[in-house]
Amino acid sequence: MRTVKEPDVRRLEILEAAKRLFLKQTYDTTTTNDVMRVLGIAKGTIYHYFSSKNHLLDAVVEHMAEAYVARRMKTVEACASGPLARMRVLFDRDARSAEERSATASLHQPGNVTLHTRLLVALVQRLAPVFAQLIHDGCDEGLFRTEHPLEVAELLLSGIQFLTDEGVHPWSAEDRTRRLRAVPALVESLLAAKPGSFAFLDPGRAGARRPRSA
Amino acid sequence: MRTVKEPDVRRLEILEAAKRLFLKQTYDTTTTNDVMRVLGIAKGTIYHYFSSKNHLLDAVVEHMAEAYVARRMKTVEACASGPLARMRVLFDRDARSAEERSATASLHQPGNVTLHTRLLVALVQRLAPVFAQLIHDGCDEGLFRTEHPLEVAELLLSGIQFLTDEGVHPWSAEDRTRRLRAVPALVESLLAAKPGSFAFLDPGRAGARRPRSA
DNA sequence: GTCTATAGTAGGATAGAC
DNA sequence: GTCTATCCTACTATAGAC
Repeated sequence: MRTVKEPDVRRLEILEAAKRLFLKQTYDTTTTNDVMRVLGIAKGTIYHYFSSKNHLLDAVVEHMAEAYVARRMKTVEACASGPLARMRVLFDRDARSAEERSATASLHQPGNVTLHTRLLVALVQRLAPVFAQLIHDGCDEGLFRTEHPLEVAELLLSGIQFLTDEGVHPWSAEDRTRRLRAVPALVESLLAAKPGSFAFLDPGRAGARRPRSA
Repeated sequence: MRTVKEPDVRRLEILEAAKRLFLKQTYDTTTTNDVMRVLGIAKGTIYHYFSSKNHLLDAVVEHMAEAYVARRMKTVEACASGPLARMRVLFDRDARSAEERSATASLHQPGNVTLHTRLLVALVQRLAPVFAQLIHDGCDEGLFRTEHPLEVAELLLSGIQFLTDEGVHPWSAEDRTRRLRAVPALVESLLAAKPGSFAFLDPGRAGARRPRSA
C-alpha cells in the first residue's frame, strides 16, 4: 500500500526517526533498512529526500545543533546578566536536561564519531558569535581586552572541544584533566582578563565545570 | 601462483599501495578490490594484515604522520637556531616538497575527509611536544611567558588547524583569511610575546605563510 | 604462519514501474 | 512521491596450497 504525505511532513518524519535511531543505537550501526522499517516506508523514499546516508546525517546534525543552541540561548537570556555570569551559564554542563545528557552519552560511543565530530563543528559555528558578543561586552566593561573577539571565541570553542572531548579523539583521561586545568589560564591570557576571572571553569572547583563537551 | 614474502615487507607493500591509491583517488572511492588488484594479491591477504578497511586507514595515517613530522624535524634541526626562527621553519608552508603539496590537494577532496581529519589529530599529537619545547626555550630566553607551554601548543595547533583547514570543514574563504589574519595576535597574547614577534605568520606578508594546513 | 580462491551476507545506492 | 527489484562493495567464512 502506498500512503502519500506532504513533502515537508515526510522529510521531518524521516529526519526525526533517523535522529532517534542514531542516538538509540549509533550512526554506524543504524542501517537505512532500520529507518525504513521503523517508519514503514520503502528505501527509495528515504533516498528521494536525502541523497545518501551521509546527507541524512548532515540534516540530523543541523537539526540537533539548531535545537541545542536555541535552548541554551533561552536560559542565558533568562537567568543571567553581565558577560562573565552569562558565560558561566552558557558553558555550564550541569544545566543540561536529562535528554541532553543521554544524547551526550550516546555521542561518546565509537559508532557516533562522525556524528559527534560534525555536531561539534556545527556548534562552534553557532556558539562563536554568541560567545564573541559576550567578549565584546566584557571589553566594553573593562573586564577583557582583545582586538579579535570572534577569533578568540572560535579558537577557544574549537580548540577546547577538540582537546577535551572524550570519545572522538584518542586522548587519555589524564590528558583531558591536564588540559582542563589549564583552561582558565588560557582563557584569561587570550582575553587579558584578571587572573581568577575564569576560575569557575576549573574542573577541580565545586559546582563548576568545563566549557562543554557536547 | 603464490609468492610468499616477509610479513613486514608484505604489510608495508599493502600500506603504501593503499596510501598511493587514497591520495590518487580518495579513501572513499578506493575499494579493497583496487588494492588487491594493484598488488596482484588476494583479498584475504589484505584482511590477514588489516582487520578492516578502517584499520588499514589507521595504519596509513600513522605512516603519513610519522613521515611528515620526521621530515619537518630534520629541516628544523638543520637550518635554524633560536625558538622563533625554528617556529618559523616548523610552520613554513612554502618549505613543503612537491609530493607534500599534491598530497595536501588530495586531502582536501570530499572523499578524504576521514583520512584528513584523522591525520590532523595524529599531527597535533606529534607536533605539540615539539612546539611546546620551543615555547619552553622561548620562555627561558625571556621571549615568552606562560605557565602552560604544552597546553598552549595543543590549543594553537588544534584550534588553528580546525579553523583554517579548507576541505574538512565548511568555512568560506573569507572566514579562513579573517582567522589567519588574527593568528599572530592570538599567538602573541597566549605566549605574552612582544607584539610583532609572530608577524611572519601573517598571510598578508610576503614570504610568510600561515601555520600549516596539513 | 602465509597466501589464494571462491562463495556468500549485509547494507548503501539506483532505475524504473506505478 | 512511492515502491520493487537490482546492483555494487565491504566484509566474512571456508577450504586448502605452500
